[in-house]
Amino acid sequence: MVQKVKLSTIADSLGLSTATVSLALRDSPLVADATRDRIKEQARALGYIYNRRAASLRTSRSGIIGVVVHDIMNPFYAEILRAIESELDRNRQTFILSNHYDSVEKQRNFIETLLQLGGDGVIMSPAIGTPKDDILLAEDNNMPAILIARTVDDVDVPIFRGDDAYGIALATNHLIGLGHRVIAMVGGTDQTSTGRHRYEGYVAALEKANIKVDSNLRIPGPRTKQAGFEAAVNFLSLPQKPTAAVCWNDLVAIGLMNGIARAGLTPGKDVSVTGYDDLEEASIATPSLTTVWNGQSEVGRMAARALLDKLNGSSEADGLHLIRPEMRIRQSTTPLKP
Amino acid sequence: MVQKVKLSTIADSLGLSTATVSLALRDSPLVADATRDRIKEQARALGYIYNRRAASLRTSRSGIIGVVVHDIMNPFYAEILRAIESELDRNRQTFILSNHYDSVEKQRNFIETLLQLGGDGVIMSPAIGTPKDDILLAEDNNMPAILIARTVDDVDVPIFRGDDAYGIALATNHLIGLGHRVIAMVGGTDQTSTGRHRYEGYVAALEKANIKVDSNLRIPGPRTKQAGFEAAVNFLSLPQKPTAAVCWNDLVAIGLMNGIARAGLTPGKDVSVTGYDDLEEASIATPSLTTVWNGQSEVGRMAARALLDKLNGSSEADGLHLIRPEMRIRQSTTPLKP
DNA sequence: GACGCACTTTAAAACTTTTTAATATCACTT
DNA sequence: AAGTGATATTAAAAAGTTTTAAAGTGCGTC
Repeated sequence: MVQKVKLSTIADSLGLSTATVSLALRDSPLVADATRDRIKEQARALGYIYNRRAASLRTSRSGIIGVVVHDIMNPFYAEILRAIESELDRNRQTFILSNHYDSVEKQRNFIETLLQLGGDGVIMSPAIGTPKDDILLAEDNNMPAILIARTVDDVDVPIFRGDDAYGIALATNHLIGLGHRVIAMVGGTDQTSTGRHRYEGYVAALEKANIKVDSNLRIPGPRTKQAGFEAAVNFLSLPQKPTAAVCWNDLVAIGLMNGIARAGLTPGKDVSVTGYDDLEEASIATPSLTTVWNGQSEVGRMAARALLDKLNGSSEADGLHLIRPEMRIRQSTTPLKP
Repeated sequence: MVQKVKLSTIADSLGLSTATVSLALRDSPLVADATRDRIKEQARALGYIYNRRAASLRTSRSGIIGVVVHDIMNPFYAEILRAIESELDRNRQTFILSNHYDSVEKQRNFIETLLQLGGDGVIMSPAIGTPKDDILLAEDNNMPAILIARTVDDVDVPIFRGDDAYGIALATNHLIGLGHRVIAMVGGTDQTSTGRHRYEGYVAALEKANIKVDSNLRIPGPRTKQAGFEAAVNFLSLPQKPTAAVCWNDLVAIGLMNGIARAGLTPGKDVSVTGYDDLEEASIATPSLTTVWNGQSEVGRMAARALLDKLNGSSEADGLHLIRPEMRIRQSTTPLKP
């Protein structure tokens, strides 16, 4: 269907040209104030709707920014997204959200769709195994990419993430400081850069304290509450009898605590548990969760800012930007019982 | 910047017209098979990217569908969104997501943006106080709207939601059946249609059992875990000493249970608690949560289906479609202690 | 009254695709 | 050799906006 009211409808009704109307609606100084007001009033009266597709055909700026992460319903990403949303909103950009569920193909489809729509840029937490080429697909077609939370090797774009090795070391050191010596690491995978960094941080902290690293204490798994819950069985039946667990994130930690409680033990007393991320939930869990704040809001805000700056031609923020995590000590960790 | 590779680039390189190329890429039977293959191969080789904005200018179908809910990070909506996503994905539609956080203005902005982008349709869980006109704004501009979870009065569009009155009555009856007589209702607001329906269901169940309704047992509040947690103090200090709580949703219920535990009581033993929605979390909470399944996945799937059907000109599904909730009995509710 | 100057407005091209009437091609038939 | 019919391809217009060189206007100056 053709558009009901278009520039020319307004122009005709006022005896002006579409050029004037276009300029007026964009607040161009080329149009006299009185004319502009008359035009805007008429546009409102007629119920005019700006046709962005026609405009972007001419301008090659669509005002669309794509954001793709593993799972938008995961509270970790949710907090990042909220920060991105508020930054983009402020700059009148529309954002298109998508999950890739770690499917490289789904992610590539998204990038392609975004290109077709003329997306101005993309912020992504790349799927496991993302090839360099998929990032380049965006970049080569003039759609700058910004990476968050995860890294892709050999790719020259801005990356914003928490310092995982440092953060996990914080948690591990905290437990070591409480006297724990048999500390398991629960949840997550080593297939992501994040996973490797975290494992490194855990190992480094143990080694610094002269504790032998036992790879059987690594219980990988999905990064969900459900997975943490299910991991409890495994955790409790380890022959090494761990007294503490460093969990991949708060979700896994809360799941694990639930699982431990279900088995009749008291998390925080019988077993110390740390989370990661400091989600809102961490403070209201029972017991409240000792965790590591991972700077989600900072990551989101800075990534959005960097993209907007890039679009406006200002500073290039290429390269890695690490946000420094902070310890949040609560009740789920206690000194080792003698 | 102008597009690197466009239809004419392909056409020129093969000595054909853009018309042929366009037809070929759309798999039109007007183009000979051999020509089509040659064209497609060349398109791939040149790295052609389809320009949807130019196309939609001509076709007035953008392939974009908007979805706006209160808060996409709320697991209740998250489950609906997942269902919508999978249905739309299957039909190669891009969807744009937004939160309105119950701001009518933010919601209207979203509708306007969607119109500007030429959105094909919109699925919305309307913000509190949404005026009829905002829905009509979409409809009048040829962008059909579908409502989920909440209702707007006097508006003639398809609505999909759970039967709240029936569902809450299920929960209330369950508690009454266990012997409870002083039953509080925790969380939520009466400003939404949902809120009113649920309160009606609660009242109706009590009255049917000849229990006097005491409006002081209604503790309204936000629909979050945090709010449930904080409501515990209020709940426990009510002079009527309620022995059970019907909660607005699972989040409030889990928060409330955490709050009750923090106060030294045992939820499920000392106080029975029901949730609503049956989120994944409900079954792994401790104690596991008795709740009401609210058909989120059905709501999402059916709403997406209805929109797609409408876009394809088939059946009109105007009017209210109620999904019937089901009881899920777990450990957070137990018979009243004598 | 010709000219310069500042300020507004316009005409026309451009952006890339789809659509459709018209033309071209070819193999057959008579 | 001309005509027919089927199939394949093209030319040109259309969608609604932005851009920019050019034209128009009004006013003061010499």
